[in-house]
Amino acid sequence: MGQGPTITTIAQRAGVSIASVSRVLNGLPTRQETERKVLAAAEELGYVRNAVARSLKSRRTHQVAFAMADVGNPAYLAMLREIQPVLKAAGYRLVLHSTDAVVADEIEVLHSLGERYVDGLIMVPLRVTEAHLAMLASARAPVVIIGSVPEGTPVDNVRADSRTGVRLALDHLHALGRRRIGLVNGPLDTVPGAARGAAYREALGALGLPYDEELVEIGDFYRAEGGRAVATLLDRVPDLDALMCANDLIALGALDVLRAAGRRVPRDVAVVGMDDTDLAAASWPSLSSVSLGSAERGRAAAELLLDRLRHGEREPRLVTVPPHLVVRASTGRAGAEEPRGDAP
Amino acid sequence: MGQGPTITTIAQRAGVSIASVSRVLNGLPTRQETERKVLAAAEELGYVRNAVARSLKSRRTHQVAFAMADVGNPAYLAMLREIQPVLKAAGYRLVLHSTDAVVADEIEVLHSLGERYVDGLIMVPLRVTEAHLAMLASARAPVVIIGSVPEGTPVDNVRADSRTGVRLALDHLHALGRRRIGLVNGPLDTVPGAARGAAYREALGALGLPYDEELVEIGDFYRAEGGRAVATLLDRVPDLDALMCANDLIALGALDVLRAAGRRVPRDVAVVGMDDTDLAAASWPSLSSVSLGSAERGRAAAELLLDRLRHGEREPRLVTVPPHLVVRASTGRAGAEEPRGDAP
DNA sequence: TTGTATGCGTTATCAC
DNA sequence: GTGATAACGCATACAA
Repeated sequence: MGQGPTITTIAQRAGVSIASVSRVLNGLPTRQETERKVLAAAEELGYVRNAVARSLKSRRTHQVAFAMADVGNPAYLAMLREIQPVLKAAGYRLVLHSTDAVVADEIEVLHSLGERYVDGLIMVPLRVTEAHLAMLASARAPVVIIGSVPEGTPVDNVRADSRTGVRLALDHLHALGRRRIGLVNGPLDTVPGAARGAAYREALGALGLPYDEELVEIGDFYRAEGGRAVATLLDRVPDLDALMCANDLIALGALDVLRAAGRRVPRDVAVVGMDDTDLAAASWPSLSSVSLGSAERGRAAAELLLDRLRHGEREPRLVTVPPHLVVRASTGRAGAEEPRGDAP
Repeated sequence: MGQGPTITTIAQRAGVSIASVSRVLNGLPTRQETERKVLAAAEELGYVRNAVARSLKSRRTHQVAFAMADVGNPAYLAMLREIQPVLKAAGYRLVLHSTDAVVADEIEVLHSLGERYVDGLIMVPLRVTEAHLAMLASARAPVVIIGSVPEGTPVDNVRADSRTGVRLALDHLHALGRRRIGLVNGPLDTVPGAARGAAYREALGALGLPYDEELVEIGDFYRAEGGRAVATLLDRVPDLDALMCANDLIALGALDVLRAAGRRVPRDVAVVGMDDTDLAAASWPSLSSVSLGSAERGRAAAELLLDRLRHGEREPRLVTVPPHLVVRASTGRAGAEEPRGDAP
């Protein structure tokens, strides 16, 4: 774990100048003999290029940051799984930032772009505040936002279409004959929370169903709190016959609570989740879920960023990924699920 | 997205030397007046310290790498979730490497330590080859290995105790009266595969049960292939009454296949997974699983690395995290699980 | 083709 | 306390 050889070390060993060493190492034209000596010396010394010095000179770090609220959330994880190989293939390392949904942390990540330790950033902000927009306007490196930013913001933008997504779910529930469809949402001041809340209201309207405040309950985006929200909702609206949950974790919480309350799924209450994570397929009953294309969004974001890094300035782009509904047992397609356990 | 101000820019603006700027920025003693001018100029210009130049000078990047086979694997994810905040709190960024279980990629990661873009590395190798050991012996930065390395390898080492873990599971199954206990394992040339295979054999011996080759089937560590392995095993050993699976994904595959085969879980076949991931709690029947302490191992690894980064050279340390068994419905504690769905 | 010298942005060591 | 100036390791314009 010593100091490690530099091009100076090699130059001495090979009896040439550091310039020649650098040239050989970069494949620039050199005499055979020089090349041989340099490569031999480099090999003997176990030379490895210093990425930091190289970055300082070249002004490129070959690193890209990915910032999201929480690595534990399967939706972000799905993005990460797509982003990582795309960047790796292009020769970029991935720096991971977990902001714990703290706005100040997100701002700090944007600010830190000024430190130039990455060439670009992919961010999934939970909220987009004025502070975000101000930082984005003066960002010191290319940024791709997964989420929605106002038109004119100078960043590439990848959006889900949760409006259509919620619509798909509600159409499905309506077609199954459900009329008292509750919404279990996350905080309304988050991007997904606001979008899903508005979409729910709109989709009800399109179906000719009344919007009833009582049917909406707000918690956060996690299983335990989601379950609590469902419990509250069940107390208030006993004749509920379906639940639209703002993500799969909330939906799992809903299954917990419905079971505890003796409500059968889907016979008494049909449940739809959102994000179509791995958990949806593993749960019982398996969970119908609206896929918002997390993986596709991740890939699109990575590709937009790489394009920007390769081609420099250009007009900001907007990519919208279409959603689709994955129907499983929790909305009760007959025969969709066989019994798997033999618990009483 | 322009060039961005440097200390030189600030020095000009404030009418002082770059040395003074640097001093102020680093909190070294300066005259009030100088400090004021410098800070004012820095503020106006929106100065942010260049991390690359700083790293070149200081020989510290404040970055740490975490390398594992696959971000999608919940066990690695559990480690990541613990490692990330520990590093963040200590002022380190996290660089993520996904090696797809390719040995050459792991070696490459070790090699790349020579580039000095990180101060240290936490790695979860799937196999530990001679090449690994050679690279570890000459690693250019502190390394913590999660897994097992031979004594004398100059790295900190965090181990799970899968031997005890498998023993816990088999004791449990034995206590439930199961005697034909199959093993569904991953490749034997991987660290976990080899360890779990040996532990299974040993635990059977301790219970006075014969080791029967027919009861062992090898696949990989994923759900689909795990299911296929189980199918093969069921064909070969129809009177099987329990399955020890080398991880939760395999166990989920087992549940799939058992259901399709009309075997009830746990009545006909009890199933135990390993790693105790989120999926275990979400599945149906919920999955009994041996926790090997992924989260604890992640945290221990991060803390070992930080300690090493802070205190420099010292004797390599070994930390072993004890396992525990989480009993759920798939091993049929009566009443452990209520019916949650109403599928036929 | 090769070597010398300069700069990338900081920090740190000197004299003053 | 402050200002020149020298590294850190590499790439490159320019001179030889």
